[in-house]
Amino acid sequence: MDDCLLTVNDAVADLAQDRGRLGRSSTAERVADILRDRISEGFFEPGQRLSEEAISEALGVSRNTLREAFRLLGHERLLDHRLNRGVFVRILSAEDVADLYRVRRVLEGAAVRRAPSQRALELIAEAVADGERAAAADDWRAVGTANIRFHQALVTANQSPRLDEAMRQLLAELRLVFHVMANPRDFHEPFVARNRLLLGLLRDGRLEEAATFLDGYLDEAEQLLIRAYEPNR
Amino acid sequence: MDDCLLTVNDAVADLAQDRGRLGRSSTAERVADILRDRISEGFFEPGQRLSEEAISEALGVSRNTLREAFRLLGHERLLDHRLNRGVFVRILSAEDVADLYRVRRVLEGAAVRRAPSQRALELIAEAVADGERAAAADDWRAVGTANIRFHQALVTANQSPRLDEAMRQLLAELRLVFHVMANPRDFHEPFVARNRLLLGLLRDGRLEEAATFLDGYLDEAEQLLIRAYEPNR
DNA sequence: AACGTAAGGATCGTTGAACAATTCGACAAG
DNA sequence: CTTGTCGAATTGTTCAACGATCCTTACGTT
Repeated sequence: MDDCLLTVNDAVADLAQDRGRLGRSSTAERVADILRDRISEGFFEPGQRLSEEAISEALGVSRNTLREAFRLLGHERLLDHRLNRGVFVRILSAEDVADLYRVRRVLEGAAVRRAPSQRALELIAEAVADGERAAAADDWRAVGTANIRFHQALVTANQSPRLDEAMRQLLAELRLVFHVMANPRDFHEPFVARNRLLLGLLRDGRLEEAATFLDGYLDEAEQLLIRAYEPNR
Repeated sequence: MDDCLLTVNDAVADLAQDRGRLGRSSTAERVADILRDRISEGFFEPGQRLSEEAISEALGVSRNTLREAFRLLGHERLLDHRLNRGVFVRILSAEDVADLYRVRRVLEGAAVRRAPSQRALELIAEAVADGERAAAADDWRAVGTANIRFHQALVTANQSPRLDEAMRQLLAELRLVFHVMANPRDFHEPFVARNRLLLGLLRDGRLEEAATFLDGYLDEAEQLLIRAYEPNR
């Protein structure tokens, strides 16, 4: 009887993980989810104005609800809210991109310098493998998302929910500018092998080497991005 | 005539700096400012429910506008928004506090490992001096705010607007729990001298020493806070 | 005593309409 | 070419209303 209770308790404890999904469904948040997806897939282009009337009608929600969704995305820096002028899909300046990479160096650098947990290593390894598979299949869009998962997984080594969340937001913001890459292959290909290499360094516990390697990695990614981006401002 | 035009253009260019102040005043944001202040000064206590009806009436704004303000503060993690139940002043768990200090170690640690700019050193030195003055005057509340300014200034060494903003939010969140300290002196006093010490290490360029010193510093602050906090959960 | 159900009240979620405030472009006057 | 002025379009904000959800209380069942 005792062990029976124990397993029940264990099952109940597992359930607690799903608690997050419970409350999470107001109309405004669902609208925000939709818009976030549309923005990160490039359906809405940076600089484009999002009309309250048009979108509220298209989605079948009231203007007030839509405005709540706009607020949410504004706080995620995906939308630019200009008073009395409306909301616009954010346009990142070159300075913004530089700042995003500064933050990445801090977040990912700190993660790499920590001994990553077994669980973190698994997540990282998965992302590496996915990227390699996608590259072999010439699916460079998939390589991009695998790459994002790779860096997100890196940050989980910090064991901090808040840093995970910050990284999620940061990557969403970066997606705003990924679309300027005319040829995604040129941007993603160089990093497939490096991800594998970095994973190796982490597994071997060569953390300082991993950190310097990562710095160079991020420097180059930033350069590539800025070069492709700067011209059309 | 040419140089006349030049100076006019220069003056106009300077004006562009103030552009930020223009759009920054919707009613919802001003309401959010008020509530944020009230929360961080402890007027609203953690766990307290903020009634839409009562507050919208008290502030003379509509429920819709107030809800927009609530969303803003929810995103800053100062309010807890539970669907169909209302918004509550956030209650930080001990795990939250631990996470906040994890983030601080990353943000402040990265800042310290960088050679801080002259400007950053000045800001840090000012905060140190303010803290010492306030301590001499037995004004422990002022010591607390000076201490916050000290750590905020530390992070500016990262030269990243986004990290500055993240630190601002983090400290606002931490203020939610500072109020549990019955005796602010016990909490702030030990750190006045350490701030001075850390400043010295930074000035001398002994960055690695500064980093390890800071880690110990944050460990102890976290311990003090958790010990005072854990009992009354 | 523990649990399921039901009813009522309070509060939130969302809507639709309305009006004021603001922006923006066009066009005329200097 | 610059400077007013006007009007259309859009946003900012308010208000009232109704359905949905949650909490409490009470009641009855097992």
